[in-house]
Amino acid sequence: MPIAEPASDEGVTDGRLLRGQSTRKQVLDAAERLFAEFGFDGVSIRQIAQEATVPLASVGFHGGTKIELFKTVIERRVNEVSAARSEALARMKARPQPPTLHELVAAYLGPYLDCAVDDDPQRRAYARLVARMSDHDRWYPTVRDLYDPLAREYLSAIAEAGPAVDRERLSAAFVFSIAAMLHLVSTRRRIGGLLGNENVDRDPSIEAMRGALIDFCVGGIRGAGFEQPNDR
Amino acid sequence: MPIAEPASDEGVTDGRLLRGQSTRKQVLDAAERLFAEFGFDGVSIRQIAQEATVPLASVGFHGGTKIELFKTVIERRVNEVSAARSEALARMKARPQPPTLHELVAAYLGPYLDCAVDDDPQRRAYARLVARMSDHDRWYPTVRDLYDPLAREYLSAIAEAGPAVDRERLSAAFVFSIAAMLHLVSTRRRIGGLLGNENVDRDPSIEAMRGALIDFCVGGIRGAGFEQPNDR
DNA sequence: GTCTATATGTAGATAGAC
DNA sequence: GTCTATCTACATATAGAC
Repeated sequence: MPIAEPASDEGVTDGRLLRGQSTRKQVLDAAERLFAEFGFDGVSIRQIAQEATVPLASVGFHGGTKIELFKTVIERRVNEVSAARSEALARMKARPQPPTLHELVAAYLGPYLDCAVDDDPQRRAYARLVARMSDHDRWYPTVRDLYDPLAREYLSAIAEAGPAVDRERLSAAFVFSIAAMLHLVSTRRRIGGLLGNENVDRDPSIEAMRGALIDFCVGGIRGAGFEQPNDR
Repeated sequence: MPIAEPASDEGVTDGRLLRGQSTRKQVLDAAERLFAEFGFDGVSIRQIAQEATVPLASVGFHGGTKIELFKTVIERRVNEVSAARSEALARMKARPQPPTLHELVAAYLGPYLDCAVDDDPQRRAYARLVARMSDHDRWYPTVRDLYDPLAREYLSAIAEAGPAVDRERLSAAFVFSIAAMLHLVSTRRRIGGLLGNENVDRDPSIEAMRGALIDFCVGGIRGAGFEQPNDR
């Protein structure tokens, strides 16, 4: 099963390669949008071909099997988020003062939220796609390989900045924070729904909830320690 | 499309009705297990029939269309969780002392976590199924109808017991708490993975993480208010 | 209520002409 | 690199004999 690599630069600009690159991008973009909205099993390769306005066979040619296409879409942008997180962590570590818990949480959640509210709808689709796959054991091996190494670095930094607590509870609190972040990107409908806005279609925006999310996660990580009394 | 109702009591115990009830239960149980593990789009009616060891047509007869079957499975147990939550809230309200935030969070999360660790694997499957569908706008109308009315009552009680904060932030904090709860039931792999236990298959149990989850949510809801400084 | 048989459409994947 | 045509398997759903 031949999967097209990013067309090799043979010094050729004869239109074939250019068209190939363009088709490949159309396929990956369409897959990104559809997987984000309907999930892996909710999308057919035929739908992707139609969305990309390319023939069915082009999806297979540029994307390989369905599962290979999915992983390619996920991997394509991973560095856009990870680079921002990594640089922010490096900057904080290079300072004289150690980073605070609030700074660390904001630095980890921020780049992903930025992606989720980007002007480019294609990047927004990627954020929703990541949210959609992060809840299932099925995709954990992929999530682990792509996102866990950097998450471990943040966890270590949080352990120094956060409350005294055993490592497993802290890891859980960090994962709960990520779950809240992903949920916010997946859907805001319930936040409005619980307020009685069911008939209204205006859900709160991600941007409006960013501060609430970060404060929630910081408070939660603090709460996972033993600093505050468990009131009764 | 005829969907079998819970067999009417015509004073008959001639074996047909008994067998029908048994077949119906087998179909719903098999659907519950498979939907929980693979999601709505990841399961075929043929798989359900095979898992239930009934002929293909029996699934349609007892469950209707695929989507009707899914909703039936969801609705079947909703009261098992909601009744426990509702009774706990009523007990707290009947007391002289008002409930604390910690009590309210524990009372809301507890019955669902109990379901997720029940001795009956069928109830555990239900808990995972609920976790799996709660992240997607697609199923929000169903979630809203079944779970939001009681969640609103809890939100009101939390508003009285929790920090002074605008209602939308508080609703967000409660929804984040629910997201963390659902994530814990969906998967614990990442909690262990971030600790470097990747090669180990032993993830922390839900029961072991129950306290960490509740403390995280209580701290998070407090943090969503303005009680604690945002350190810098 | 049960179950075989089947109607009707779609799935993922690829061969082979251009 | 593109795209038509097609292979094989599987999907949902139901008719109709028992």
